Amino acid sequence: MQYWLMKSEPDEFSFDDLEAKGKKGEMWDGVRNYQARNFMRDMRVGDQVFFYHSNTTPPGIVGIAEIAKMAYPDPTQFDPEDDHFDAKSTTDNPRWDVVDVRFVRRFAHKLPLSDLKDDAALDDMYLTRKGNRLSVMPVEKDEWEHILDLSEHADG
DNA sequence: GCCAACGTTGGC
DNA sequence: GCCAACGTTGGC
Repeated sequence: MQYWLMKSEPDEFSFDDLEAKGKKGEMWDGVRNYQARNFMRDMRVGDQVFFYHSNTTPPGIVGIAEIAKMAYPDPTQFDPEDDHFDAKSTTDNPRWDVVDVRFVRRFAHKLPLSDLKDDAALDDMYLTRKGNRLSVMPVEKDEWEHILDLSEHADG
């Protein structure tokens, strides 16, 4: 099993929205970055995911989700009406994939990005590296466990 | 609202 | 294949 972190702007799709979707979860559409897509193709059902809220005050991890369905073609890339339409993608050779993600549990408190940045044990995380803009990224097992530990002590 | 960082596009 | 221009992300 692997660990991941996925970012969402709560104005677009929040952790509350995911919880409301229940066991079936929700399709994680709209990823248009090759590196993020490649990570999604490595995801397996049951992999654990930190759910991160970006463009909020403060940004941070709000809880845990899990992969409910492996990668498959993103239907929004074929829809000319959709913001994520990609004219260069074909059904024969789709460029973009989605996975399904479902709610697992909420942290008692949001764990803010500043706490993660301040922690030397997390210096090598994708998330805390300067200039990182990936919306989907892997998390190492030791980082995962360290963050879980932090989440029990955060007061954000 | 600003801007640094980064990915993509397209002219050459 | 280089690289300038442009668009986007996302913290602050």
